[in-house]
Amino acid sequence: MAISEAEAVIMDVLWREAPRTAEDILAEVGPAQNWQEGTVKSLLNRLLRKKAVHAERDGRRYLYAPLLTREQYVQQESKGLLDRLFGGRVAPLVAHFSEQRKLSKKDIAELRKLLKELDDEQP
Amino acid sequence: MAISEAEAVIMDVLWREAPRTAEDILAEVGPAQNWQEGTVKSLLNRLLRKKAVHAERDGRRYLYAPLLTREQYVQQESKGLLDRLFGGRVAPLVAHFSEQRKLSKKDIAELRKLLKELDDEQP
DNA sequence: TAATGATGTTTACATGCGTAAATGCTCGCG
DNA sequence: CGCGAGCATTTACGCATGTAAACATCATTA
Repeated sequence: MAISEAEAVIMDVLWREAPRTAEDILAEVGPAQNWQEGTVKSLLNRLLRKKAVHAERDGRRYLYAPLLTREQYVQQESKGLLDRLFGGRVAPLVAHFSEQRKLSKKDIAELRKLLKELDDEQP
Repeated sequence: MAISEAEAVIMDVLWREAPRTAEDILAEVGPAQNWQEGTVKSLLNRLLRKKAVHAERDGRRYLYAPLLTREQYVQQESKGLLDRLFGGRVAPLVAHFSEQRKLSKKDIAELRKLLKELDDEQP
């Protein structure tokens, strides 16, 4: 089962720092997201069921930590999109953003650097 | 309201060629997707409600054509992912695929070409 | 010890999605 | 003219999601 968008918000908090209590998570995510305590608890439980996080008892509360890594998640998500929209190839995706003028100077510079590194890697 | 994945399959058919009848669409998509007639009709109706396609009567049947363009759709989808996963910036995304060794020779060549074109464009 | 507060667990409910069956409408044929 | 074939529209149903209220549990304190 896939991680939903709301669930991913919780994961994000845990990826930034873990383990964390539900209270911590609520504090960090509640205001921005306008979520109540119950909402966060529910999401945590669904993530537990999906084996995406692990909970360890710590006295009266639980400490939650991610099981699914951010890398894994990003991998799944971006591969899905890439396959669906760009035939699984990266260049067309970048071309798309390029056409939309969505490449910043910084992006371009970094891309250039990246390509150079690839050059050096396998001469 | 967003276009769902199943709906996007229908859009894909219409983007390839339009206008088309429901029958055409079923013929093209049914076998691969294992969808019945009713399924395609439902999806078409949801797309109508979402104003993503337009239907024009043609005798006893309808001809369906996309209103939402593929460009618009790709734009929405990829921007969503980019924002959620890579802080809205393209370079980190490419770096991600690079780390995963998901850049083909061809990708690299095309990226290089793309960057060169950007160079020439604004000297 | 009984009430209170802190936590977690269960249940709920509206909405959207995937999938399709049931129903409705209309045109041409017998 | 009434009927069936061909389409479209409505309704259905189970499951995921977003959001949260209700309920359960247990330690602490009055």
